[in-house]
Order: sequence, then C-alpha cells, then structure tokens
Amino acid sequence: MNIYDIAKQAGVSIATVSRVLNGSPNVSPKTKQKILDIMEKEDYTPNIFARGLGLNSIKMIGVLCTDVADIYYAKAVSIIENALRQNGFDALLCCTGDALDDKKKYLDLLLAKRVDAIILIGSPFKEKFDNSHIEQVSQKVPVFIINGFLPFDNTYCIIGDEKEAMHQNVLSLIAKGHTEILYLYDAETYSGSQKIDGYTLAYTDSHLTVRPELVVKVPKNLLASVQKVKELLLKMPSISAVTASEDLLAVGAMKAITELGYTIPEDICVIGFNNSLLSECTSPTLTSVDNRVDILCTTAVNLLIDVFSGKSVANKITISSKLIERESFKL
Amino acid sequence: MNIYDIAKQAGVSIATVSRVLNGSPNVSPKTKQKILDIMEKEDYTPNIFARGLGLNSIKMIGVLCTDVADIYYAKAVSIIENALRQNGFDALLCCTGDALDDKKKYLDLLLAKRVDAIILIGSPFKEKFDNSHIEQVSQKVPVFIINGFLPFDNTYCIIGDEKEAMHQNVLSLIAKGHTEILYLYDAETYSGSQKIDGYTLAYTDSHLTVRPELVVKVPKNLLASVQKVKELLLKMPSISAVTASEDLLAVGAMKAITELGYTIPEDICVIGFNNSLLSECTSPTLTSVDNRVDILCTTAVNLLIDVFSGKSVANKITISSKLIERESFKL
DNA sequence: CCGTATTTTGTAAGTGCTTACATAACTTCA
DNA sequence: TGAAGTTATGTAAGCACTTACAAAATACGG
Repeated sequence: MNIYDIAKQAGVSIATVSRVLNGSPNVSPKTKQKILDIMEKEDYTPNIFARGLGLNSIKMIGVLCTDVADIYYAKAVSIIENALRQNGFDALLCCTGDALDDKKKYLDLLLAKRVDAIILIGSPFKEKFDNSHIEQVSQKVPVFIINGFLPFDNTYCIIGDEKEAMHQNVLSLIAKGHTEILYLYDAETYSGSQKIDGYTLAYTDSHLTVRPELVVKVPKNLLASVQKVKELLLKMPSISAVTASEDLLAVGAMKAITELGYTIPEDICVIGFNNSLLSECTSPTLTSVDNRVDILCTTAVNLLIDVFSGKSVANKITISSKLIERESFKL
Repeated sequence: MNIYDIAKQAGVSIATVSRVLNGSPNVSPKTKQKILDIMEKEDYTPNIFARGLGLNSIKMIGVLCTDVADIYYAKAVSIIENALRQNGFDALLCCTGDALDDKKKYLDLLLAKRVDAIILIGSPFKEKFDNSHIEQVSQKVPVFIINGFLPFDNTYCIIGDEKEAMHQNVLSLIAKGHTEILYLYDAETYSGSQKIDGYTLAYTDSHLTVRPELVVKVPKNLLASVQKVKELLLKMPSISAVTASEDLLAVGAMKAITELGYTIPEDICVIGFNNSLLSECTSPTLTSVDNRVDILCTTAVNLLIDVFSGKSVANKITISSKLIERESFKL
C-alpha cells in the first residue's frame, strides 16, 4: 500500500495525495476528505524512508547522554523525550558511557542517522578533544547542550546556575559558623567545575582560604563514598558540614557520619545536589539543590523548536537553581 | 556527496560502491580498498533514508516503556540500548505514560517509523484492550515483552520469576512466625499479579488464609505510601512484616514504621522488590528481590538478534529472581 | 459571456540507495 | 591455448516519496 494505490482509488494523482500528506493548503476540501477517508480505510502509513529521502528529515533528534541508568539523566531523558514527542519529534537515544572516544563515535553515529539535531546531557567536557568535534558536528545540525557551555555558532547552551547555588549553600554554612566544609564531587564536568567555583567563591567572599584537602573526588558509588568520608572524618574531625555534587555522594556521607556515631544535622550537616528521589528516602531527609532539570530540558526543547522555526534565539540561557530544605540542613 | 560521486572518483559503477557499503564479498580487494579510502577522505556517510528505502530497514528498534524517569525502567532502557547498539541497532525511545490509549497510539507511531521490532517493558496489560492490538502489531514486526506474557505468534516474552520470589519471601516470613504480612503494590501489571499470586500461594501452602485487607494498593509515591502504611499499622498493630512490589513502597513503609516508633527488623521486618539503588540508601538497608533486570534485558536483545538471524527461539523464557539480603530482613 | 486571476490538479524529474540480471574479466586445467 | 568455470563489474529497474512547473478547472468582474 503506497501513495500510488491511494491515488488510484481516489482517482487523483500522487501529487495530490502527497499534498494532503504534507498538509498543503492547495487541495480542495472534497478531495482532501476523500483521500483521508481512503487512507483511514486502508490503514495507510506513509513510508518514512521515502519521506526522509524527499524531505531530508524524519523529525528525529539524537539524545546523547552518559548513562540513562543514572537517576538524574533518566529524569532528563524522560522530560526531553516527552517534550520532543509533543512537538512531533522522535528521540533517538544514545548512551555513551564515560569514554570520550566513544562520545566522538556516537556523535558521528547520530549524524549518520541523519538526526535533525542533537541534545547533549551531562557530557564530560574534557576540554580540547571533544569540543572541536562538537564544533564540527554543529556545522551540520544544531546542538543543544544541557549543563555545558561551548561558544559555537550553532550550539545552544542551557545551564543551571549551579555555581551560584553552591555559592549560597556555602555562604549559609559559613554564616552558621561552619568553616571546615567538605566538598565531595564525582565527575569533572562543566557543572562540576561550576560548583567548585561556587564553593571557592564563598570562601574568598568570607575572607577564608579553601583547604584543598576538603575538596575531594569520589567515585559515584555509594560504598566508595561511605568509605572515603569515614576516612576523611577520622582524619579531620573538625569537619562540621558536607556538601556534595550529587545526592548519592551526600547519602554516602550521611551513612559514614551516622556510622561513626555523629548525628545529622546536629554534629554535621549535609547538603546534596540534584534533589533526587534519594533525598526523600534517607533519614533524616536530605536537603538538596534542585537544579531544575525539568526546566532545563523543556527549555532546551523549546529552543530547538524555535531554532527550527527560524526564530533567532539566545545561545546561552541560565536557569536558577533552588535549595530544597529538608532535615539534614536548615537555613 | 553521494554514491555517484564516490563511484566517479573511484572510476567504478555505483553498484560496486554499494557492494562495499554492504560488505558484499564479490568485490576485488584492490577496488574495495580504493573505494574505502575515498569514502574516508570525503567523509562520506551513506544516506540512511535511501538505504532504508532499498533495504526497508534502518536497524532501529522501538523501545516502549511507561516512564524512563522511573529508576527501574531507566536501568532496563540503559541495558537494552547498550545491548542493541553493540549489535548495530539503534533504540527509538518511546515513553507512553500510564494511559492505555496512548499505548496503542505509540505502538502505531513506532510502526509508522518502520522500526524493525518493538521491545516492551513494564506495560500495564489491562487485558482485552491492549492485547489484541499488540497481536496486530506483532503481525508486522516481532514484539519482545519484558515481564509480560502474551501468547501470540511473533511475540517473545522474557519473564522474571517473581511469583516464585514472592512465594519464597512469604514462606520465609511465615516460617519465622509472621502471619500478618502486609503486601503493598502499585500497579496492576503482569508482574504485579504474579507477585500477588506468589503471596497467596505461600499462605495456602501454609494452610493460612489471606486477609484481603493486608493486600493494599498504593500509589507509587513516597509520601502516599508513608501515609497509607501509618494508617494501616495503627489500624492493625498485629502486622509484623511488610513486603512490597517496589522498593519505593518499601521505603515508604520503613519511614512509617520508624516514625511510629517501631524498629526494623526487630518489631517489623520489610522486604522490597527490584533491588534498586534505594535499598542501599536507607538505614537500615533494605532486603530486596533482584529480578535480574539486567539478564531479562540482555536476554531480550539476544532473542531479538536470534529471531533476525532466522533461528527459531522460545516464545517464553523465565529467569529466576534472587533475594538480596540486607538489614531489614534476614533469612 | 469572456478574459483574467486564482485555485486545484497533474506531469515528471529528482532523492540516494539496493539488487537481479547481464556482461566482462580473470582462473584453471586439460 | 582455449573452453568451462569463477569472480568482478556494470546496467537499469526498482523503492515510495516530494515538489517545481505546467496545465486545467474554477471564480470573478465587467
């Protein structure tokens, strides 16, 4: 069943059928209805490949993320997929893992699939390498980067203001008298460096110096973080607050703290990041920064729609993050 | 840059170029290499749409799930996507939400996208409706169902043995003297009914009767489950164990239990399901059934590959689940 | 009622690939 | 060395659409 069969049944040419397929206004209401009826009756679906050949697009967006199994990216992907679908686009999912070489490979793969655009989430921008390749990619299709910044022509960056969020967190902690604030982070991403900047800024704002041994990299893994934090607390008993780049690490810290016999938040208070499901599951519940991944993602898709409809849009949009206060730290 | 340009540069016909594109053995090594070199040099990528037109496939699999934001589905999707990609397939993600009408719509949408097969995860099979439509779909492309069972020709079901897992859990609880065992469930899925069957079976095995007020449906939502379980515990103080269809509900139960002043597992023990990240984050940690979603998913993809390579494979495969013992209940 | 403007429809040339079939170029061995 | 067999290459007909351009049909105004 193809466009010819439909045309024959309707007694028109294939051009007319194609026109109703593409919503052209230049078809008389009568013939349009007749054709639609026949399509309905015959359960006809236009061949997406032929369509793609003609239009050079099948309205498909490549969504590249490190790992959908991660609760945070999962949420992002979910929101993006929904938003795209509401606008008639499909999401071709591509999880790259951490290897940077793969990232390049996967970008090419998406390009080979002739996606109309690429949305990147949580890409570890290890400077030099990736970036030039993304620039190349953006010469072919627009690239939308969530929580990353690259100043290229056809790339659009939607960024959570995590630097400021972390800045405020640490300022609040310092205001409450904490000076030895442990910062746990997992990945060296754009947003990772933003957070460290915020942390540092709060210290310098307060005329304190950052102790480098308080800024600690930990694998994104519960047991590892428990282990590490225990070590640190034993070595530096003066630590009175913990902030983390990720709720999971904060949860690890909480476990370590409790297991060493301290109480939260009385002895040591904890602030997480991402406001994930985990933050409600612990006891005490975890105060955490919501970086508004929902808004970041819908903004990205809206931007995408605008770009395709020819509007000129900003290359960089910043969205304010927001502290969600729970039991592990009160303002 | 298309196949003609490459052919011209190489001084051969497009057929030869196409042959190297498709790995045909009937090309002399010399010309093959020459063509590959030119492709490399020109950064040529075959047009996927034209290819699809000719081959009637672009090796893309529709992955349909209720919601990737859910930690459990996220893991499944992640594994599936990876396994598919390793076999040269892409994953077209489609999250349906809970509405059944949408499910039908989305199946048609995937079909219209000319996917080569459909993998279904966590579909709420509300009998009559969905099923007939899936049967229709399976007449066009093979359908792989994870944790669901439909006895159609071109459908392949990969099922976790959750009935048995729940059966064993409840038997263990009964063996320890628990008779009032609360069962919390969220959705009426295939796996949901399996679990209830297992629960019931353990009671009848033990010559006890199930009290219907102990089998309770709760929205998949932390606060709702905390609230509900508190109510139930106050109404029925004899409850000494809780099992759940989902870790999140179990976590809710744990919160309720603790907030009412009981201790886990001494006063009330708790068993979750899915062995998610949550089960390690709570304190005490949550004993939970691992239904081996990793194996379920890779098995599904392997089956898919086998089906496409013409092997005849089983229509129903069952994978044993496995209890992961933690602090909230010890065997 | 006819000429012009407008709307509707059709013709045919892409779009870039696959592949059956035909042909040409090599092997092999008597 | 040449016939038969094998391997490599080319020709051309799909595949199912889109769309520029041409042509036909209709509407409108005087």
